Amino acid sequence: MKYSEFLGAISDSRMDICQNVYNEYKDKIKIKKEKTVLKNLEKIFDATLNIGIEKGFQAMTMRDLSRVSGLSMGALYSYFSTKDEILRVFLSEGRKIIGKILSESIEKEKDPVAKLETAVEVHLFLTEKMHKWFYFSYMEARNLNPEEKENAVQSELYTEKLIENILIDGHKKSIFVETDNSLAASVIKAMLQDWYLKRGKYAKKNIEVDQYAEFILPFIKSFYLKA
Amino acid sequence: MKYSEFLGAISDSRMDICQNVYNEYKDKIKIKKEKTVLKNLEKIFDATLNIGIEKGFQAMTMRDLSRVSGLSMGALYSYFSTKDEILRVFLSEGRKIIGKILSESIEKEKDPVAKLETAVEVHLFLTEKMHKWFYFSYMEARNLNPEEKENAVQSELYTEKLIENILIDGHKKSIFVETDNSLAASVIKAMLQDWYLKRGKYAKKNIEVDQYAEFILPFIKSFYLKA
DNA sequence: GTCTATACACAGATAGAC
DNA sequence: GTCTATCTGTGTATAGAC
Repeated sequence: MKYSEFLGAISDSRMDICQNVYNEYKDKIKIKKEKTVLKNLEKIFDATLNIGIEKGFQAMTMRDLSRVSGLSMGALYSYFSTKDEILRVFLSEGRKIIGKILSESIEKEKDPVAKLETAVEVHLFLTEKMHKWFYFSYMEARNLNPEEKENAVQSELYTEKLIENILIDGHKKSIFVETDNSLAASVIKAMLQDWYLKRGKYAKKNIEVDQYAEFILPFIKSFYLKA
Repeated sequence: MKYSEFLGAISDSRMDICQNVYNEYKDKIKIKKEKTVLKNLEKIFDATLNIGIEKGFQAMTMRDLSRVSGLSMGALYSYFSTKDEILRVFLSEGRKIIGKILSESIEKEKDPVAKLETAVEVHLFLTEKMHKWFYFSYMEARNLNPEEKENAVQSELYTEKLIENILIDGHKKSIFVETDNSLAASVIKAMLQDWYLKRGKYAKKNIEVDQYAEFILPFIKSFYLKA
Protein backbone atom coordinates (compact mmCIF):
# COMPACT_ATOMS: atom_id res chain seq x y z
CA MET A 1 0.00 0.00 0.00
CA LYS A 2 1.04 3.58 -0.67
CA TYR A 3 0.43 6.48 1.68
CA SER A 4 -1.77 8.19 -0.91
CA GLU A 5 -4.07 5.14 -1.05
CA PHE A 6 -4.23 5.05 2.72
CA LEU A 7 -5.24 8.70 2.87
CA GLY A 8 -8.16 8.06 0.55
CA ALA A 9 -9.40 5.20 2.70
CA ILE A 10 -9.71 6.80 6.15
CA SER A 11 -11.76 9.63 7.60
CA ASP A 12 -10.58 12.90 9.13
CA SER A 13 -9.10 11.74 12.40
CA ARG A 14 -9.04 15.21 13.94
CA MET A 15 -12.80 15.55 13.49
CA ASP A 16 -13.28 11.98 14.74
CA ILE A 17 -11.43 12.76 17.94
CA CYS A 18 -13.45 15.94 18.55
CA GLN A 19 -16.69 14.11 17.82
CA ASN A 20 -15.69 11.42 20.31
CA VAL A 21 -14.85 14.06 22.91
CA TYR A 22 -18.30 15.59 22.42
CA ASN A 23 -20.14 12.26 22.69
CA GLU A 24 -18.21 11.25 25.77
CA TYR A 25 -18.20 14.56 27.65
CA LYS A 26 -21.31 16.48 26.52
CA ASP A 27 -22.75 16.38 30.06
CA LYS A 28 -19.68 18.05 31.53
CA ILE A 29 -19.31 20.63 28.76
CA LYS A 30 -21.25 23.80 29.64
CA ILE A 31 -22.05 24.72 26.02
CA LYS A 32 -25.03 22.85 24.61
CA LYS A 33 -25.11 23.44 20.83
CA GLU A 34 -23.28 20.48 19.25
CA LYS A 35 -22.11 22.44 16.22
CA THR A 36 -20.60 25.18 18.38
CA VAL A 37 -18.90 22.64 20.62
CA LEU A 38 -17.34 20.74 17.71
CA LYS A 39 -16.10 23.91 16.05
CA ASN A 40 -14.44 25.14 19.24
CA LEU A 41 -13.10 21.75 20.28
CA GLU A 42 -11.23 21.63 16.98
CA LYS A 43 -9.74 25.05 17.63
CA ILE A 44 -8.67 23.98 21.12
CA PHE A 45 -7.34 20.68 19.80
CA ASP A 46 -5.20 22.30 17.11
CA ALA A 47 -3.89 25.00 19.40
CA THR A 48 -3.05 22.51 22.16
CA LEU A 49 -1.08 20.29 19.78
CA ASN A 50 0.76 23.17 18.16
CA ILE A 51 1.79 24.90 21.37
CA GLY A 52 2.38 21.58 23.14
CA ILE A 53 4.77 20.41 20.44
CA GLU A 54 6.49 23.79 20.34
CA LYS A 55 7.21 24.13 24.04
CA GLY A 56 5.54 21.33 25.95
CA PHE A 57 2.16 21.10 27.62
CA GLN A 58 3.44 22.17 31.04
CA ALA A 59 4.99 25.29 29.60
CA MET A 60 1.84 26.15 27.66
CA THR A 61 -0.23 28.62 29.66
CA MET A 62 -3.97 28.97 29.44
CA ARG A 63 -3.30 32.48 28.16
CA ASP A 64 -1.24 30.98 25.31
CA LEU A 65 -4.06 28.58 24.53
CA SER A 66 -6.58 31.41 24.59
CA ARG A 67 -4.52 33.52 22.21
CA VAL A 68 -3.75 30.75 19.70
CA SER A 69 -7.19 29.13 19.72
CA GLY A 70 -8.96 32.47 19.47
CA LEU A 71 -11.22 31.67 22.44
CA SER A 72 -11.20 33.72 25.64
CA MET A 73 -10.07 32.29 28.96
CA GLY A 74 -13.68 32.11 30.10
CA ALA A 75 -14.73 30.25 26.96
CA LEU A 76 -11.96 27.68 27.38
CA TYR A 77 -13.20 26.91 30.87
CA SER A 78 -16.72 26.25 29.56
CA TYR A 79 -15.27 23.31 27.66
CA PHE A 80 -12.71 21.96 30.10
CA SER A 81 -12.76 22.48 33.84
CA THR A 82 -8.98 22.28 34.31
CA LYS A 83 -5.89 22.49 32.15
CA ASP A 84 -5.00 18.89 32.94
CA GLU A 85 -8.37 17.75 31.68
CA ILE A 86 -7.50 19.03 28.21
CA LEU A 87 -4.48 16.75 28.11
CA ARG A 88 -6.30 13.75 29.54
CA VAL A 89 -9.31 14.00 27.22
CA PHE A 90 -7.45 14.53 23.94
CA LEU A 91 -4.98 11.75 24.68
CA SER A 92 -7.54 9.16 25.76
CA GLU A 93 -9.98 9.80 22.91
CA GLY A 94 -7.10 9.71 20.43
CA ARG A 95 -5.92 6.36 21.73
CA LYS A 96 -9.38 4.86 21.18
CA ILE A 97 -9.49 5.94 17.55
CA ILE A 98 -6.00 4.69 16.78
CA GLY A 99 -6.33 1.31 18.45
CA LYS A 100 -9.50 0.69 16.46
CA ILE A 101 -8.02 1.57 13.05
CA LEU A 102 -4.87 -0.48 13.62
CA SER A 103 -6.49 -3.67 14.86
CA GLU A 104 -9.21 -3.60 12.18
CA SER A 105 -6.64 -3.20 9.41
CA ILE A 106 -4.63 -6.19 10.60
CA GLU A 107 -7.68 -8.42 10.99
CA LYS A 108 -8.55 -7.94 7.33
CA GLU A 109 -5.38 -9.73 6.26
CA LYS A 110 -5.03 -13.50 6.41
CA ASP A 111 -1.42 -14.67 6.13
CA PRO A 112 1.32 -13.57 8.55
CA VAL A 113 3.50 -11.83 5.97
CA ALA A 114 0.60 -9.70 4.73
CA LYS A 115 -0.41 -8.98 8.33
CA LEU A 116 3.11 -7.87 9.19
CA GLU A 117 3.32 -5.65 6.12
CA THR A 118 -0.05 -4.12 6.90
CA ALA A 119 0.80 -3.54 10.54
CA VAL A 120 4.00 -1.72 9.60
CA GLU A 121 2.42 0.32 6.82
CA VAL A 122 -0.76 1.29 8.66
CA HIS A 123 1.23 2.27 11.74
CA LEU A 124 3.58 4.45 9.70
CA PHE A 125 0.75 6.00 7.69
CA LEU A 126 -1.37 6.67 10.76
CA THR A 127 1.52 8.35 12.55
CA GLU A 128 2.27 10.33 9.40
CA LYS A 129 -1.28 11.59 9.14
CA MET A 130 -1.63 12.30 12.86
CA HIS A 131 2.00 13.05 13.54
CA LYS A 132 1.28 15.96 15.81
CA TRP A 133 -1.02 13.92 18.00
CA PHE A 134 1.46 11.03 18.20
CA TYR A 135 4.44 13.20 19.04
CA PHE A 136 2.44 15.15 21.59
CA SER A 137 1.05 11.96 23.07
CA TYR A 138 4.50 10.41 23.40
CA MET A 139 6.11 13.43 25.01
CA GLU A 140 3.26 14.35 27.34
CA ALA A 141 2.14 10.93 28.56
CA ARG A 142 4.20 11.36 31.70
CA ASN A 143 2.21 14.46 32.67
CA LEU A 144 -0.93 12.38 33.06
CA ASN A 145 -2.15 11.28 36.47
CA PRO A 146 -1.04 7.75 37.48
CA GLU A 147 -4.28 6.10 36.39
CA GLU A 148 -4.30 7.68 32.93
CA LYS A 149 -0.58 7.09 32.55
CA GLU A 150 -1.23 3.40 33.10
CA ASN A 151 -3.88 3.51 30.34
CA ALA A 152 -1.33 5.06 28.00
CA VAL A 153 1.23 2.36 28.81
CA GLN A 154 -1.36 -0.38 28.28
CA SER A 155 -2.29 1.12 24.93
CA GLU A 156 1.37 1.01 23.85
CA LEU A 157 1.65 -2.60 24.97
CA TYR A 158 -1.51 -3.46 23.06
CA THR A 159 0.05 -2.26 19.79
CA GLU A 160 3.14 -4.27 20.57
CA LYS A 161 1.06 -7.34 21.34
CA LEU A 162 -0.62 -7.04 17.93
CA ILE A 163 2.80 -7.32 16.30
CA GLU A 164 3.94 -10.08 18.62
CA ASN A 165 0.86 -12.16 17.78
CA ILE A 166 1.62 -11.87 14.08
CA LEU A 167 5.15 -13.14 14.70
CA ILE A 168 3.92 -16.03 16.85
CA ASP A 169 1.37 -17.01 14.22
CA GLY A 170 4.00 -16.80 11.49
CA HIS A 171 6.32 -19.06 13.40
CA LYS A 172 3.56 -21.61 14.02
CA LYS A 173 2.93 -21.68 10.28
CA SER A 174 6.68 -22.20 9.71
CA ILE A 175 7.05 -18.92 7.81
CA PHE A 176 9.02 -16.97 10.45
CA VAL A 177 12.13 -18.05 12.32
CA GLU A 178 12.01 -18.94 16.00
CA THR A 179 13.04 -15.99 18.17
CA ASP A 180 12.04 -13.98 21.25
CA ASN A 181 8.84 -12.59 19.75
CA SER A 182 8.15 -10.18 22.58
CA LEU A 183 11.57 -8.58 22.20
CA ALA A 184 11.23 -8.67 18.42
CA ALA A 185 7.92 -6.81 18.60
CA SER A 186 9.54 -4.16 20.81
CA VAL A 187 12.32 -3.58 18.34
CA ILE A 188 9.91 -3.30 15.40
CA LYS A 189 7.85 -0.86 17.46
CA ALA A 190 10.98 1.21 18.08
CA MET A 191 11.55 1.53 14.34
CA LEU A 192 7.92 2.53 13.80
CA GLN A 193 8.04 5.14 16.56
CA ASP A 194 11.22 6.69 15.25
CA TRP A 195 9.26 7.84 12.25
CA TYR A 196 7.10 10.26 14.20
CA LEU A 197 9.60 11.07 16.93
CA LYS A 198 12.28 12.23 14.47
CA ARG A 199 10.10 13.74 11.83
CA GLY A 200 12.29 16.79 11.39
CA LYS A 201 15.37 14.68 10.81
CA TYR A 202 13.76 12.56 8.11
CA ALA A 203 12.39 15.66 6.44
CA LYS A 204 15.94 17.06 6.25
CA LYS A 205 17.15 13.80 4.74
CA ASN A 206 14.31 14.05 2.19
CA ILE A 207 12.87 10.71 3.27
CA GLU A 208 9.12 10.34 2.75
CA VAL A 209 6.95 7.88 4.60
CA ASP A 210 6.66 5.51 1.61
CA GLN A 211 10.45 5.32 1.39
CA TYR A 212 10.74 4.67 5.09
CA ALA A 213 8.24 1.82 4.82
CA GLU A 214 10.09 0.40 1.82
CA PHE A 215 13.31 0.46 3.80
CA ILE A 216 12.26 -1.10 7.07
CA LEU A 217 10.04 -3.84 5.62
CA PRO A 218 12.91 -5.71 3.89
CA PHE A 219 15.03 -5.03 6.97
CA ILE A 220 12.48 -6.76 9.17
CA LYS A 221 11.78 -9.52 6.68
CA SER A 222 15.45 -10.36 6.17
CA PHE A 223 15.53 -11.43 9.80
CA TYR A 224 12.13 -13.07 10.30
CA LEU A 225 11.47 -14.79 7.00
CA LYS A 226 12.89 -18.26 6.73
CA ALA A 227 15.30 -18.64 3.86
CA MET B 1 31.91 -7.48 25.32
CA LYS B 2 29.71 -7.90 28.39
CA TYR B 3 28.24 -5.03 30.38
CA SER B 4 30.21 -6.09 33.46
CA GLU B 5 33.49 -5.78 31.55
CA PHE B 6 32.45 -2.37 30.25
CA LEU B 7 31.70 -1.16 33.78
CA GLY B 8 35.20 -2.10 34.92
CA ALA B 9 36.75 -0.15 32.07
CA ILE B 10 35.23 3.31 32.44
CA SER B 11 35.28 5.95 35.13
CA ASP B 12 32.41 7.40 37.15
CA SER B 13 30.59 9.48 34.55
CA ARG B 14 28.56 11.42 37.10
CA MET B 15 31.73 12.68 38.74
CA ASP B 16 33.25 13.35 35.32
CA ILE B 17 30.32 15.55 34.36
CA CYS B 18 30.49 17.52 37.61
CA GLN B 19 34.25 17.92 37.27
CA ASN B 20 33.75 19.23 33.73
CA VAL B 21 31.09 21.65 34.94
CA TYR B 22 33.52 22.95 37.56
CA ASN B 23 36.39 23.37 35.11
CA GLU B 24 34.21 25.11 32.58
CA TYR B 25 32.19 27.36 34.88
CA LYS B 26 34.37 28.03 37.92
CA ASP B 27 34.52 31.75 37.13
CA LYS B 28 30.73 32.05 37.14
CA ILE B 29 30.22 29.90 40.25
CA LYS B 30 30.24 32.07 43.40
CA ILE B 31 31.68 29.39 45.66
CA LYS B 32 35.45 29.03 45.42
CA LYS B 33 36.48 25.84 47.22
CA GLU B 34 36.68 23.13 44.52
CA LYS B 35 35.87 20.30 46.91
CA THR B 36 32.71 22.06 48.14
CA VAL B 37 31.63 22.87 44.62
CA LEU B 38 32.04 19.28 43.40
CA LYS B 39 30.17 17.86 46.39
CA ASN B 40 27.23 20.20 45.88
CA LEU B 41 27.19 19.95 42.09
CA GLU B 42 26.72 16.20 42.48
CA LYS B 43 23.81 16.76 44.85
CA ILE B 44 22.23 19.21 42.40
CA PHE B 45 22.92 16.88 39.46
CA ASP B 46 21.28 13.87 41.11
CA ALA B 47 18.30 15.83 42.34
CA THR B 48 17.75 17.47 38.95
CA LEU B 49 17.80 14.12 37.14
CA ASN B 50 15.54 12.41 39.66
CA ILE B 51 12.91 15.13 39.81
CA GLY B 52 13.23 15.84 36.08
CA ILE B 53 12.57 12.21 35.19
CA GLU B 54 9.72 12.00 37.66
CA LYS B 55 7.77 15.03 36.52
CA GLY B 56 9.75 16.95 33.93
CA PHE B 57 12.17 19.83 34.25
CA GLN B 58 9.54 22.52 33.64
CA ALA B 59 7.37 21.14 36.42
CA MET B 60 10.31 20.94 38.82
CA THR B 61 10.38 24.04 41.01
CA MET B 62 13.50 25.49 42.57
CA ARG B 63 11.87 24.70 45.93
CA ASP B 64 11.64 21.02 44.86
CA LEU B 65 15.28 21.10 43.89
CA SER B 66 16.20 22.74 47.18
CA ARG B 67 14.35 20.14 49.21
CA VAL B 68 15.66 17.08 47.32
CA SER B 69 19.25 18.29 46.96
CA GLY B 70 19.44 19.42 50.58
CA LEU B 71 20.71 22.87 49.59
CA SER B 72 18.82 26.06 50.33
CA MET B 73 17.38 28.26 47.60
CA GLY B 74 20.14 30.78 48.21
CA ALA B 75 22.84 28.11 47.94
CA LEU B 76 21.43 26.84 44.64
CA TYR B 77 21.69 30.32 43.19
CA SER B 78 25.37 30.52 44.15
CA TYR B 79 26.01 27.69 41.71
CA PHE B 80 23.63 28.53 38.88
CA SER B 81 22.25 31.97 38.11
CA THR B 82 18.98 30.74 36.57
CA LYS B 83 16.96 27.54 36.52
CA ASP B 84 17.47 27.20 32.76
CA GLU B 85 21.22 27.32 33.24
CA ILE B 86 21.05 24.09 35.27
CA LEU B 87 19.49 22.31 32.30
CA ARG B 88 21.84 23.81 29.76
CA VAL B 89 25.03 23.09 31.70
CA PHE B 90 24.28 19.49 32.68
CA LEU B 91 23.14 18.58 29.17
CA SER B 92 26.05 20.18 27.34
CA GLU B 93 28.76 18.79 29.63
CA GLY B 94 27.16 15.35 29.47
CA ARG B 95 27.18 15.41 25.67
CA LYS B 96 30.91 16.15 25.63
CA ILE B 97 31.74 13.15 27.84
CA ILE B 98 29.56 10.77 25.87
CA GLY B 99 30.74 11.79 22.42
CA LYS B 100 34.31 11.27 23.55
CA ILE B 101 33.80 7.77 24.99
CA LEU B 102 31.82 6.58 21.97
CA SER B 103 34.16 7.80 19.25
CA GLU B 104 37.30 6.60 21.07
CA SER B 105 35.84 3.11 21.52
CA ILE B 106 35.05 2.78 17.82
CA GLU B 107 38.43 4.05 16.71
CA LYS B 108 40.14 1.26 18.63
CA GLU B 109 38.59 -1.36 16.36
CA LYS B 110 39.85 -2.06 12.87
CA ASP B 111 37.41 -4.03 10.75
CA PRO B 112 33.84 -2.87 10.04
CA VAL B 113 32.08 -5.77 11.74
CA ALA B 114 34.02 -5.26 14.97
CA LYS B 115 33.41 -1.51 14.74
CA LEU B 116 29.68 -2.04 14.31
CA GLU B 117 29.54 -4.47 17.23
CA THR B 118 31.49 -2.07 19.41
CA ALA B 119 29.34 0.90 18.45
CA VAL B 120 26.16 -0.98 19.34
CA GLU B 121 27.53 -2.40 22.57
CA VAL B 122 29.19 0.75 23.84
CA HIS B 123 26.10 2.80 23.06
CA LEU B 124 23.85 0.36 24.91
CA PHE B 125 26.23 0.07 27.84
CA LEU B 126 26.73 3.82 28.12
CA THR B 127 23.01 4.45 28.10
CA GLU B 128 22.55 1.68 30.64
CA LYS B 129 25.09 3.20 32.99
CA MET B 130 23.89 6.77 32.51
CA HIS B 131 20.28 5.96 31.78
CA LYS B 132 18.90 8.82 33.87
CA TRP B 133 21.03 11.36 32.06
CA PHE B 134 20.09 9.97 28.63
CA TYR B 135 16.37 9.83 29.32
CA PHE B 136 16.42 13.29 30.85
CA SER B 137 18.47 14.63 27.96
CA TYR B 138 16.09 13.18 25.37
CA MET B 139 12.93 14.45 27.01
CA GLU B 140 14.21 17.90 27.97
CA ALA B 141 16.21 18.85 24.89
CA ARG B 142 13.28 20.85 23.57
CA ASN B 143 13.34 23.09 26.63
CA LEU B 144 16.74 24.40 25.64
CA ASN B 145 17.15 27.75 23.93
CA PRO B 146 17.41 27.54 20.11
CA GLU B 147 21.20 27.66 20.05
CA GLU B 148 21.65 24.89 22.60
CA LYS B 149 18.88 22.86 21.01
CA GLU B 150 20.82 22.97 17.78
CA ASN B 151 23.89 21.67 19.62
CA ALA B 152 21.83 18.77 20.97
CA VAL B 153 20.56 17.94 17.48
CA GLN B 154 24.07 18.07 16.06
CA SER B 155 25.31 15.76 18.79
CA GLU B 156 22.61 13.24 17.87
CA LEU B 157 23.56 13.47 14.21
CA TYR B 158 27.20 12.98 15.10
CA THR B 159 26.43 9.63 16.75
CA GLU B 160 24.44 8.65 13.72
CA LYS B 161 27.26 9.68 11.42
CA LEU B 162 29.66 7.44 13.34
CA ILE B 163 27.40 4.48 12.54
CA GLU B 164 26.88 5.56 8.95
CA ASN B 165 30.64 5.77 8.39
CA ILE B 166 31.08 2.21 9.62
CA LEU B 167 28.44 1.03 7.15
CA ILE B 168 30.01 2.95 4.28
CA ASP B 169 33.43 1.55 5.09
CA GLY B 170 32.00 -1.97 5.34
CA HIS B 171 30.39 -1.66 1.95
CA LYS B 172 33.62 -0.37 0.39
CA LYS B 173 35.39 -3.45 1.77
CA SER B 174 32.64 -5.65 0.28
CA ILE B 175 31.53 -6.90 3.69
CA PHE B 176 28.18 -5.08 3.92
CA VAL B 177 25.40 -4.93 1.34
CA GLU B 178 24.70 -1.77 -0.62
CA THR B 179 21.88 0.24 0.93
CA ASP B 180 20.86 3.73 2.02
CA ASN B 181 23.45 4.02 4.79
CA SER B 182 22.08 7.25 6.19
CA LEU B 183 18.64 5.73 6.64
CA ALA B 184 20.19 2.52 7.92
CA ALA B 185 22.11 4.42 10.58
CA SER B 186 18.90 6.15 11.67
CA VAL B 187 17.12 2.87 12.11
CA ILE B 188 19.98 1.35 14.10
CA LYS B 189 20.01 4.47 16.26
CA ALA B 190 16.28 4.05 16.87
CA MET B 191 16.88 0.55 18.21
CA LEU B 192 19.67 1.81 20.44
CA GLN B 193 17.57 4.66 21.81
CA ASP B 194 14.65 2.42 22.60
CA TRP B 195 16.78 0.78 25.26
CA TYR B 196 16.94 3.88 27.43
CA LEU B 197 13.60 5.37 26.46
CA LYS B 198 11.64 2.24 27.41
CA ARG B 199 13.68 1.10 30.34
CA GLY B 200 10.65 0.31 32.50
CA LYS B 201 9.16 -1.91 29.81
CA TYR B 202 12.30 -3.99 29.34
CA ALA B 203 12.67 -4.34 33.10
CA LYS B 204 9.13 -5.77 33.27
CA LYS B 205 10.00 -8.21 30.48
CA ASN B 206 13.12 -9.20 32.46
CA ILE B 207 15.41 -8.22 29.60
CA GLU B 208 18.90 -7.14 30.65
CA VAL B 209 21.20 -4.99 28.55
CA ASP B 210 23.42 -7.94 27.54
CA GLN B 211 20.37 -9.79 26.22
CA TYR B 212 19.19 -6.75 24.32
CA ALA B 213 22.62 -6.42 22.70
CA GLU B 214 22.62 -10.13 21.83
CA PHE B 215 19.24 -9.74 20.18
CA ILE B 216 19.74 -6.65 18.06
CA LEU B 217 23.26 -7.47 16.83
CA PRO B 218 22.18 -10.56 14.82
CA PHE B 219 19.10 -8.63 13.71
CA ILE B 220 21.28 -5.88 12.28
CA LYS B 221 23.87 -8.27 10.86
CA SER B 222 21.29 -10.46 9.11
CA PHE B 223 20.52 -7.46 6.95
CA TYR B 224 23.92 -5.86 6.40
CA LEU B 225 26.29 -8.79 6.20
CA LYS B 226 26.66 -10.25 2.75
CA ALA B 227 25.70 -13.92 2.60
C1' DG C 1 -22.34 31.50 24.53
C1' DT C 2 -18.53 34.62 25.10
C1' DC C 3 -16.06 38.16 27.13
C1' DT C 4 -13.18 41.10 30.63
C1' DA C 5 -11.54 41.82 35.04
C1' DT C 6 -9.81 39.96 38.95
C1' DA C 7 -8.73 36.68 42.97
C1' DC C 8 -5.30 34.02 44.83
C1' DA C 9 -1.46 30.84 44.86
C1' DC C 10 2.99 29.95 43.75
C1' DA C 11 6.86 30.45 40.67
C1' DG C 12 11.84 32.33 40.08
C1' DA C 13 15.05 35.17 41.99
C1' DT C 14 17.57 38.15 45.51
C1' DA C 15 19.13 40.67 49.81
C1' DG C 16 21.28 40.51 53.72
C1' DA C 17 21.88 38.03 58.33
C1' DC C 18 24.90 34.63 60.19
C1' DG D 1 29.54 29.37 52.24
C1' DT D 2 24.79 28.87 53.59
C1' DC D 3 20.57 30.26 55.25
C1' DT D 4 15.79 32.61 55.79
C1' DA D 5 12.70 36.07 54.50
C1' DT D 6 10.81 38.50 50.97
C1' DC D 7 9.97 40.83 46.33
C1' DT D 8 7.60 40.66 42.06
C1' DG D 9 5.73 38.51 38.07
C1' DT D 10 2.79 35.16 36.20
C1' DG D 11 0.09 31.05 36.52
C1' DT D 12 -4.77 28.82 36.94
C1' DA D 13 -9.31 29.57 37.65
C1' DT D 14 -13.72 32.18 38.38
C1' DA D 15 -17.41 35.82 38.74
C1' DG D 16 -20.37 38.39 36.59
C1' DA D 17 -21.34 41.76 32.65
C1' DC D 18 -23.11 41.50 28.04
